[in-house]
Amino acid sequence: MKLEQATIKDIARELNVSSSTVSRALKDYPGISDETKRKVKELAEKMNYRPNAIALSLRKSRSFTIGVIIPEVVHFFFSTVISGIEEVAYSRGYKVILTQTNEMIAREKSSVQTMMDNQIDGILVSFSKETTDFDHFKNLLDKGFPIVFFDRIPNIENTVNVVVDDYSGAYEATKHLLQQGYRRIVHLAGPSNLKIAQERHRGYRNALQDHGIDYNPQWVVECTQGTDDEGQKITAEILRTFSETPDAFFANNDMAAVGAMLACKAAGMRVPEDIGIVGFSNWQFCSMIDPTLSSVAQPGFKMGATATEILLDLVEKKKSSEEFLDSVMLDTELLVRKSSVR
Amino acid sequence: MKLEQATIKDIARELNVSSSTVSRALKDYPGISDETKRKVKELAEKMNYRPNAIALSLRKSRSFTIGVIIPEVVHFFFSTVISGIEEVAYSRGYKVILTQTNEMIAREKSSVQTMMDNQIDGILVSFSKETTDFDHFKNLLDKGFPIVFFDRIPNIENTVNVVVDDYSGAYEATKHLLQQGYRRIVHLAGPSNLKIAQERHRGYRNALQDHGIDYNPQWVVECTQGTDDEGQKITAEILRTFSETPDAFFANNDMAAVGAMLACKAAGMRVPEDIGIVGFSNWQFCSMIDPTLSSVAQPGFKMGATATEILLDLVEKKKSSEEFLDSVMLDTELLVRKSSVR
DNA sequence: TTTTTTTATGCAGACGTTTGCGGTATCGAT
DNA sequence: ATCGATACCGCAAACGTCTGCATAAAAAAA
Repeated sequence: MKLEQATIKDIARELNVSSSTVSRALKDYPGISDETKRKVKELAEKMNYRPNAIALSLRKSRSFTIGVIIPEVVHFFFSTVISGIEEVAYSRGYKVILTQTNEMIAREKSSVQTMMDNQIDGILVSFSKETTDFDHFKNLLDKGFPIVFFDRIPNIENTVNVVVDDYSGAYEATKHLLQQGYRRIVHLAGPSNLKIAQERHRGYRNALQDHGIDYNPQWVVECTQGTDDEGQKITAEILRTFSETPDAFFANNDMAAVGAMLACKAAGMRVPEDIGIVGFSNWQFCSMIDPTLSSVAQPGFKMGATATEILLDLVEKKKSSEEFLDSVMLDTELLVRKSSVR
Repeated sequence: MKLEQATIKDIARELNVSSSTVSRALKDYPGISDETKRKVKELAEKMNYRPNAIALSLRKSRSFTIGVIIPEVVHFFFSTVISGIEEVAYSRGYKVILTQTNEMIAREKSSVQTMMDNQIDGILVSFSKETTDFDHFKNLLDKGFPIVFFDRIPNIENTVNVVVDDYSGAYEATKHLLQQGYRRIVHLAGPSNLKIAQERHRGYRNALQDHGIDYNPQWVVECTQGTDDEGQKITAEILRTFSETPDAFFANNDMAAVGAMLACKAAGMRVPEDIGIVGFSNWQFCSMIDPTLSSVAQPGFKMGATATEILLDLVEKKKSSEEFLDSVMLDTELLVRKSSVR
């Protein structure tokens, strides 16, 4: 698409000076007379001149663009993260190129490649559930390329990570259920290869133990999908087969929690009287369902914003990655609603 | 960031041939001996050569990138649209650069500019609520630059638009309420400068008239924000002040519908017995709240996918924009749930 | 052998910028 | 009059790729 945008050369030709002069005049370099500067700037304005970002990228080997790799766009938490990313990137003059992996490592790899081909300045990534081997990131990290991991972080050395405090979120949620008198708490867990799921699991477990309740691994059921359908099926199954009926569910995410709630209602149980339920992520619908769902809020926007600030500081070498090698951890907040208060 | 990626020049030097030869060999141009091609390709493979997309963009005046301008990322409908866009773009070898305007026209304009500076191949836009003047798009359209509008479409000539059939969605929703015996139906409308809001309003109005009910403009209340809070406040106000109490709400969006539902419950009314409610967009929570909320489903993913297919066909000149000047309209579907069935 | 054709490659310039290094006036000082 | 300074400005190369044109060598035709 040729849009015949005015270039520095056009201005130079018109004014009978060289492109170097125009370039310098536009940027107020020393050694250009005020008169020339004035004329150049006037004409540039008049011709609606805008620097060609592509040419700049080629020249400078950088693009003022960051890449975002995310499992799924249609996910409340991630969409808030994206929003935070976009906000900070925009305000600092960067563009955002976005890809979703749909949880497939093949797409993750090819996206990284494409981004590198485009001289991207840095990337923000929350990897796919399939990703267990991190060579495609390790390569870049070794060369000092700026990468910030958020939410889902890898198990390798020297990475810069931004996470929410999943552990204490889960701990608080479980503690809250215990304080409300629930004793037989099932944990609907996430995929066990994800650190966030591990942390939440650990929070659940420690809270139980700290309150003198035996931890029973059979009461931890993995929900790999994290959909309400899955949560519903699994919960129904649990209610049908467990010899001892649970009196509470702490779910790895809100969708699963809703599924559990629906299954419990369908089984004729009352929430919160018979069953307490707490979810994770604080999706918008938590305050809209009946009973309203208690949930652990993750600061998605803040996570996106923080990760981006850090990434751009690395890109611009305002800071070095050593300063961030301990994961940056953002506070979670347990929002107690009706589903867990009897 | 210098990542010393191998370039065509490196290959050329190593093999003692010119860069032209390497370039041609890699692309199987005629006039290169099989022997040379083999050697070039082998070395390219070995050196992990990847063409520099930026250099290509500069050379070809195009970037294999499309821009997406959207009011808000954190919005269920838009996130599904983005997903559809990303999916199609990826499969056709394009990158997506994303910006949200937060409903501000200033950001919309600056984003368009930035994208143009980056030799973007085309843009997909759903403009902000503030946007009433379309010069920043008109300019580009006049030069034949590919733009596809989706969801929110402008009131100017010769644009390519992808919309959902808001009119019949609203018509069906209203008809459904009437068939259920509701008679005093309030419409919680959207911002009247948005065509989608106008269309939904028109569907509501025509359905009433076709069923012999007088249309009363006072029963149409504008919700500019489209949040549940706003819906709740406005509904409470309506219940308090209207001399004749409504028996149903048809809302321009689900958030407002939920607000209405909460306000009605708070006022001691039963849904659906005393009040029928239908929303618009079919957010995920519709099936999770109590009672489940009837809503008009918009095919967001499909809209994103369709708009992108069309845009890329324009970019690649497989089709001309004349072929799409009538808006492409995607079907909506009324999903009847409990909130509107007595 | 000479000429023509074919085959295989290289040169150079372009895309739009930036920037190190020189170059040419101009001017004041010697 | 000569010499340095100083102030302005241009040349050219570079970023990595593509491509029209020329060219050289080899093969085929005369």
